[in-house]
Amino acid sequence: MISLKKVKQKICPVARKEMIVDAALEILASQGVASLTMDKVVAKLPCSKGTVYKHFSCKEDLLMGIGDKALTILIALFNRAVAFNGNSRERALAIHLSYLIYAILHHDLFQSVIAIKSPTVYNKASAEKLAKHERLENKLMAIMHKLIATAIENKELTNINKLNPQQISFALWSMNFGTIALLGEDVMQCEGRRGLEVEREYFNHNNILLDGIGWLPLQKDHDYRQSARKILSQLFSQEIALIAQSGRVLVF
Amino acid sequence: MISLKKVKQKICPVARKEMIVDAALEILASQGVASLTMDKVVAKLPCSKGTVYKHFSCKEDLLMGIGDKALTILIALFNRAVAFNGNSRERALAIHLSYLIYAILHHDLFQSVIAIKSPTVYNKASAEKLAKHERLENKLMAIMHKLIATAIENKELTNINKLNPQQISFALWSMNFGTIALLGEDVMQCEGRRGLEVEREYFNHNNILLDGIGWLPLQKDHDYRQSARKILSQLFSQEIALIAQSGRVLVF
DNA sequence: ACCTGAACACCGTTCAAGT
DNA sequence: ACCTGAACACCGTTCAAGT
Repeated sequence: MISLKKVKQKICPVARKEMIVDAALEILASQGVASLTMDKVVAKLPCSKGTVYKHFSCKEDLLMGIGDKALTILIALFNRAVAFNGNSRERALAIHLSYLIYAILHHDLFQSVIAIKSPTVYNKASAEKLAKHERLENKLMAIMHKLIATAIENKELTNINKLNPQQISFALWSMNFGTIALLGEDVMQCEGRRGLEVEREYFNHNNILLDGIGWLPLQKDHDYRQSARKILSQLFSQEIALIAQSGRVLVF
Repeated sequence: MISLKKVKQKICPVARKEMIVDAALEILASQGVASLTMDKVVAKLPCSKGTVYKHFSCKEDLLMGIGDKALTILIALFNRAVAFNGNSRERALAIHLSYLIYAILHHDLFQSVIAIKSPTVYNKASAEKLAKHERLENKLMAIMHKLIATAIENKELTNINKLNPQQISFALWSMNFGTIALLGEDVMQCEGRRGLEVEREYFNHNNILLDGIGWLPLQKDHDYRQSARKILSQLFSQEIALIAQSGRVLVF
């Protein structure tokens, strides 16, 4: 019998680590988080299971690697968004729109970051990978914290509840995350959700919440629908085009 | 060799179905959703795998059965909450507090309902079980819809955004769900979340949001902290005692 | 030293064999 | 007709054997 064994070959470890994450990402994108299998990852790779396990101590560790990639993409979007040329509330809206775009365009990555938050995953992953993920998450949140702190200083955010920037940032994140998690495409769409479109409700929730914390100008004094259109065309035309390719149009 | 085969025995199918769900529930409570295994369920049961599969076509179907139990508990809590003797915004607060209590007291059930919303589960479960689950979810949401519709009629909810009751109900649900999902006990608690307590932020978010949709009286005109205390002592003293048993105190 | 893949334990699901 | 549990396919993880 002819041996079909793969020939041993040394590759730069950093490059290989990236190859492994990329292979996992392909499976994630085409089959979803639940179908992500070490067997399938290895099948896409020019190396063996043992080698994959040298880079990632377990499946959960690999998921952390994917989550890091997700956060890196999101950080780039947030940074682009926060630079929008408008008032501070419009910049907050820009960040939120970038989060929605990310959730639609990379819904597999969005799912992977959710998965990471569950004990089954974070209890198994290595301390090193967990620390790295936390660093990235902090970097992401810092963008929002800074915008909020500045807005409070400039009296654009009246903050009637006297919450600190971290608390306000969390209120916004909870709302946005919850909306996408309950109305997103990967969620069971039962009768109770009929008539609700994630992008429209997301926009509504954003207005309600920013009014609720007293972020000026309030809805009644500003046309945020127009701001949203401006943000999308000025900052995210490329992403909107990609979303449009799947036959979907973002309307507010 | 002595045969250790279980002796065949007929049992009322309805009772057995409940026994199976209860066995699954025990595992869920002690080991979490991810550790729920058909093997473990069968081990707790006086019947075989084949019989379990006669009642539930697959693991996901069984999860739907658990989810139904979860919704039934939640519906009972909502009904108790909405009967609170106070203004309509206080009744909304009561419902939200009951949701938080449910998430803390039955966090395993909370997790199971989340799991059901993912495609891996709802795509595999039987149509019959899905329909039943949807019916229960509608029953749950109807409680909130009705309260909102009445509040709008009575001009207690000024609804400056002109959203329909379903949309408002979804805004509230998104916020509450998102807050628990991001700050709950089963979530990775990294540095960015330090200093945030789910019950305190949950209460803050609730106030911000209800102010945002103009549900009267606004925070500045009413002490909702006192309302919360009244609601908990009048309606949920039993649940609060159970939570206290695990060394936890709900403070607002 | 580094890499491979057979082997093991575990899990969901099926179905031939029992009563 | 109803129930059982061995058997199968699949998956995460390990490690003895190869180079």
